[in-house]
Amino acid sequence: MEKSIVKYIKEALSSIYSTDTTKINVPVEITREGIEGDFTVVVYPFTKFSKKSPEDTAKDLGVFIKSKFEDIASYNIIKGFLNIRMSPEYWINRLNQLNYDIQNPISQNSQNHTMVIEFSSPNTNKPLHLGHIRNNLLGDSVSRICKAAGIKVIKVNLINDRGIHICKSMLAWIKWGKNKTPQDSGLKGDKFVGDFYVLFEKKYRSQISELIKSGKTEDEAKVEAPLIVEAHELLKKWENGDKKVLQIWNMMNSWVYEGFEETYNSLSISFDKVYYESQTYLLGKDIVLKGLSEGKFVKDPDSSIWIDLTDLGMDRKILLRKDGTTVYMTQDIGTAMQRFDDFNPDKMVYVVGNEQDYHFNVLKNIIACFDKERAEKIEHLSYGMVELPEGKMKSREGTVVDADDLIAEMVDSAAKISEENGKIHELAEDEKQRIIKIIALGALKYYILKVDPKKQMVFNPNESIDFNGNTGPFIQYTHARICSVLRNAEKMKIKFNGKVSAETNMVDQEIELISYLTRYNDVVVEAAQKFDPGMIANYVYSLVKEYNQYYHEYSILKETDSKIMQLRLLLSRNVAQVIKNCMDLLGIDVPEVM
RNA sequence: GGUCUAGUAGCUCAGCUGGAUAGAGCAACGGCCUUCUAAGCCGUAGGUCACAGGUUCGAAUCCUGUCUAGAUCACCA
Repeated sequence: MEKSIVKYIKEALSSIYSTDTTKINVPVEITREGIEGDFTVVVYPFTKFSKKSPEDTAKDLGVFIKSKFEDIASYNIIKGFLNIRMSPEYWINRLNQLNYDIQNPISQNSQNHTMVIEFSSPNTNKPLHLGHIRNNLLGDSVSRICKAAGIKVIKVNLINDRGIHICKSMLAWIKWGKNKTPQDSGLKGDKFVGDFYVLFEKKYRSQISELIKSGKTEDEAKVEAPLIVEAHELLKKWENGDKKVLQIWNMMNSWVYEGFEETYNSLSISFDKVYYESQTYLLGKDIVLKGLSEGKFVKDPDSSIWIDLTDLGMDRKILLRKDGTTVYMTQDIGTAMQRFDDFNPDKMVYVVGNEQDYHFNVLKNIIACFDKERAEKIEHLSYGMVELPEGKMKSREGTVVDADDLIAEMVDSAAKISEENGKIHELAEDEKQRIIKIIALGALKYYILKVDPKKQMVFNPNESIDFNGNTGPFIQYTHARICSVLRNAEKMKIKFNGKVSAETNMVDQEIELISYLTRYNDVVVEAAQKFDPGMIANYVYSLVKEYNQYYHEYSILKETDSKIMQLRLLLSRNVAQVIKNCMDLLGIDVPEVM
C-alpha cells in the first residue's frame, strides 16, 4: 500500500503519543467510493495508546500530517476513519514517475531466489483436456508472475512415460493396431495413442464381466483377465530392457510428443527442462532402498517396502511393490531429489490438482526423512478441479472436453464476432487470423485464470466463454482502443512529450486512474507470493473498467487545453502499458487492432 | 469413519492478514453511436454472505458446532 502514508502516520504516532511504532501495523486503505479522500487510515487500533476517542485520535493525526507534510492536501474524519486527500502535485509526480516503474517492474524486490516449478505433467495415454488446460495455464502464468517479481524461474515438465498404463496402450496397438501410424489414420499422435488406451480399457472390461459371469469375484476377475496379465508381462519386459518392446514404446511415445507439442504451441507454453519418469524411477528406487537400509522404512514379510506415517496422523504408504517394481511415489521421490541436485532451488513448486493433496503431504514427509531443508522447500500449488455444469468430466460418458477441440471452437467464435464487430476487415488474411487467435486464446485463458486457483470452478462449454463483460477480449479491446487513439494523435501530428506539467488541472477520475496504475507493482508482488494469477486478472479488469468510464466521459484528442491533453495521452499510454504487462503475466497477447 | 477444501444475487465469480452502505460480469428490463474503436458507457431490478452460537467498538472475513457438496485415506498414476 501507500508507503509514504504509513510513514507519515508512524511519525505522527510517535511524536504525539510517544509510542514505539516499529511493531505497529498502520492499516491504510483506498478510500471507498462516495467519500472524499484518496487514502483512509483506520484509527481504531490506535485508541489503545492514544487513550482518546477514535474521532479525537483521528483529529490529532490529521492535524499533524496536514501541517507537517505538503503531500497532504486535506483530510476529513468519519467515525474512526481518517480520510486523506493528497495534493495534485503528489499525483502528477507519481504519474511522471510511472513511466519508469512500469517499464522496469519490481527489480527492487529480487532476492536472487531460484524456483523450480513443475506443471503440465501429462500421461502419454491421455490427450490433453480441460483439466490440463487449467494446469498448464496456471503453471505458465505463475511462472511469469514470479519472474516479474524478480525470482529466477525454471519451468519443468515431467512426462509420465512408463508404467502399467503405458503398457496397456502398447498392448492394444500390438494386438489390434495392424501396424497403423497416426499419419495413416489422419489423427494427431496423442489422440491416436489415446484411442488405443481406450480400446484396451473397453476390451479389458468386457473380459472382466465375462469372468464374473463364470463365477469369479470382481477382484479376482480384475487380476486374472488375460489382457491385464499380458500387460503386466509387457511391463516386466520393458523394465528388463527388451529391445522389441522398447522400440515400439519409443515409436508410440514420439507420436504422442508430436501431438503434445502442437497443443503446447497453440497455448504458447514452453518448458526449460523436460524430465521423463522412465529416466528417474530407478533413482527413486535406489533412494528407497537406501532409506530401508538406514532404518527409515520398513519391509513387510511379502518384501514390499513401506513408510509408516501413523505417528503424524497419516497412514502407511507403499514405496516399492513386493515384486520390486516402483509406484508413483517412488518416482516422485527420485525426480524431486534429481531436481534439487540439478538446480539447488530455494523453492520447488508442483502445480498439481487438489486430489493429490495427500500424496504431496506424504512426499514432503518422505523427503524430510532424508533432508529436512529440502522438504521445506517443496510447495504444492494445489488447484481445484474444473467441472462441467453436469458435474465431473467422465471419460466413460464421453463428457471430457478435449483441449484441441476447445481451442478450435474458441477460434471459430472469435472469428465470427470479429467479422461482425471488429475493425480487422482491411487487414491481410494471415494478420486477421493471427488476431482472431489472440482473441480466442485471450478469452479462454482469462476465463480460467481469473478464478482463484484453489477454488473448484465450473466450466460451461456452451455459455461460459463470452467476449463481453469481465473477459479477456474486453480487456484486449480497451488496449486496441487506446492504441487507436494514440495512432490518431500521431496522425494529427500532436506532439506527445510524455511528461505532465505540475500545474495541470485534474479531475477525480484522473487521480483515480493514477492511483490504480501505481498499485501495479504491489499487485504483482502479492500475486507472486500467493501464486494467484486471479489477482492480476481482477486488478487489470478494474483498471480497464475505470478507464472505459473515463474514456467515455472525456475526449482526449478534442481537448483544447494542451496541458490536459498531455495528461490524458500519458494516462492512456500508461493504462495501455499496464494492460499489456498484466495480460502478459497471464500469458495473453494484446492486439493493437481488433 | 478420519483428514482436507469449499458454500456470497437465477448463473459464473470478486471481496477473506476483521473496518464505513457486501461488489462485478452474464442472463432480464430501459436508455446512449453525424463526436477519439458500441467487444463500449449509463440506468432499473436482483442478497437472511448455508445455519446456529462465540470473540469485539466492529464479523461475509477469526473461533466452535451443525448441515450440504467435493476430494482423499490403492501393491492406479
